[in-house]
Amino acid sequence: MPELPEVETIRQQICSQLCGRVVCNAQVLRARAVRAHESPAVFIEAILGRTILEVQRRGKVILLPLDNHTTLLARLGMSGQLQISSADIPLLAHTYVILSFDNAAELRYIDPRTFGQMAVVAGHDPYKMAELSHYGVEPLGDEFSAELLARLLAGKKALIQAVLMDQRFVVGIGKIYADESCFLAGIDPRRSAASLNEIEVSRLHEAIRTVLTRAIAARGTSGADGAYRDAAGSLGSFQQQLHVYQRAGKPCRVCGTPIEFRPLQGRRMHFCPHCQR
DNA sequence: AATGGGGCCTGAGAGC
DNA sequence: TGCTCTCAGGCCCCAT
Repeated sequence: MPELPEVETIRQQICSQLCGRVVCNAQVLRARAVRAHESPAVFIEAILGRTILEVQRRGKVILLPLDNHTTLLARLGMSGQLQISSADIPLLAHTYVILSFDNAAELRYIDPRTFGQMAVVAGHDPYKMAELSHYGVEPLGDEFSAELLARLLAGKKALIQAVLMDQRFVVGIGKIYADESCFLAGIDPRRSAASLNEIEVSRLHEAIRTVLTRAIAARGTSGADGAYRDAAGSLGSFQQQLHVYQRAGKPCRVCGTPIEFRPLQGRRMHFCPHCQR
């Protein structure tokens, strides 16, 4: 499932291919993929003939600002992929949106579970868009400090894992990187957010940035159920560095204790019972 | 206001 | 072999 590192990998790949390109054809093969619009025709009308100015990311969302002060948003949800392809390559199953460009390339949106979607929205500034108005801080940005994380966690009874995954506070973190960040910080993810002391918050802050940075360098995680592929159709490699996520029952890479996988309050979390307190 | 739970959706894998 | 069931989980909506 694409989280910040996967989306950032895709952003970097499609940026060089799409910046300055004109959308000369658009097809919607499944209406649900553009469900924010009244109909696929409305989406196509909004995108056709537009030039893509750049390729940005906010949290787990890819933004393609267009030349008429609108922006094409792509949310990948659970199983979404964006691939750059030449027109003569056969479509993958579950390809639901195809944008063709003036250089014969295509941007294809593929999404078996259709939790994701594409939409054209007003404006260029992601921090002013109604669609993203509830989004919190970018964890790799300068604004994300240990002090800010402490304020976000303060007074919250919810589990740490739940707060980290809540896009209203910190964006871009899902199950993989919430579990991995807690491991690296040595913190039991079953604790409440408010229970962390200053030193633990500082460790967690550092861990989040380290895990996300390493995962981007590894071009994302393609887990066991991971349909995740990058814009060229290649797998990521961060699954080789995972410590806890999807490693239930396997020995901890640090201490050898079997990794636990437990449901708690409707959430399932992976952790090392020895390394995380 | 904060929190919890349900629904969306389909493919993979388990169990019979 | 082939069916049914369960699980995966981001995000939105609603209830408490």
